[in-house]
Amino acid sequence: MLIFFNLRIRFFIDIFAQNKIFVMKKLLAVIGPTASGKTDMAVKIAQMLDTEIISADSRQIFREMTIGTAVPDSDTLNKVKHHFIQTHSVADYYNAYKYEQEVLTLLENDIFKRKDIAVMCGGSMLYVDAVLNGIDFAPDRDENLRNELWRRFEREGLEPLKEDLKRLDPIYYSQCDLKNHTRIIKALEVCIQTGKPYSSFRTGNVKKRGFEFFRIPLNMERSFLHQRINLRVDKMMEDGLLFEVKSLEKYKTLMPLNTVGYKELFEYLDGKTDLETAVELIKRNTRRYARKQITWFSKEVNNTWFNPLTDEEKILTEVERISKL
RNA sequence: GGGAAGUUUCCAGAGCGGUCAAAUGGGGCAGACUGUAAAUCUGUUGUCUACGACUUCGGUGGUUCGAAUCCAUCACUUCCCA
Repeated sequence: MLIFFNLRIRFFIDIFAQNKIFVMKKLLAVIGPTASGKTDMAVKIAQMLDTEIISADSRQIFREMTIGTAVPDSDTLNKVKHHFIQTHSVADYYNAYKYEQEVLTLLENDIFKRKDIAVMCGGSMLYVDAVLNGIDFAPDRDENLRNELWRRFEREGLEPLKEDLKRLDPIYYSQCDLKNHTRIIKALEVCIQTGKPYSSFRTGNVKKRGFEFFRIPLNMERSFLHQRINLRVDKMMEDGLLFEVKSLEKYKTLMPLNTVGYKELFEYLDGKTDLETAVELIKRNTRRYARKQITWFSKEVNNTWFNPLTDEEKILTEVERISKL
């Protein structure tokens, strides 16, 4: 009976699809570690599909940062319309939940009104995840409360904060990483600010989307990726990264500036290291970031990747296939 | 030519007779992850037939029940005086 019912549903969906009465919109997510060639590949894909790109990059979203975040050059931006590139300010509070909301609004109210398929491109793991799977609502941050908690942490250490969390939210206390002060503080922040346990906001539910999504995971041999990272960092320095960083000194305590390529050069400007060391650190930290991305994405992708340098045809064929589903 | 110091596991660098497969840091590798995530945190890092065994601390030879640790010698490195 149940099978029969399912078949009937299936049948109607097929009819709709064939007649183009009902077509599920699609989102193609080009993901992968930094410097793996996502931008170029996404542009090729978007051109082929005649559509637009949604950037999923938690740093390229800031208008004050350009060189160090490897924002696509104007030529590239002119080829295909990009969204969420340098649209926000480092001075404003932003997070993955806001990003999710903004992207969904843009897709539903704009892009999917005009196109059947869109391309997302970026390596910010949590941002990609927020769009594809959803992220729970959490209240906006209360700056004063946050500062107060951080001061307390610096003064008294983690233990008293842990005790508070245990009292205010025993459920989250039992689940969270008790060595990670950032998480403890965040949870306390929400508990105190809302009067409700942090865990009550954390459903962990995967949200249902009104579109289908597909991942195009890009990666290459580790040592080769490292070479590309090194070259790119050198190029950034040639392009004047140091000047950009210097111009952002007034923002240096803000979270968005706690970014590879910026934090190391602030250290240099403060006289804590020499320039050569700072540049080496940028390379190292970029390598680590890439490794972290690979770890995160490989779970979602079952550790199967496309190499953009050798598999371009394969990728485009796959994209074509998906677009015709 | 004379004198001083040194050579330790991927690197730096402790260890100075047994509790040493060897502190600590860095790097590497692996992992966690619901919020300013390019952040933050954790594990691991001689080999293996892996609650045990085996081979390591410049080379060689000694002393000792026992050496990375003491002695001799060779090699190399650095520094100081000429």
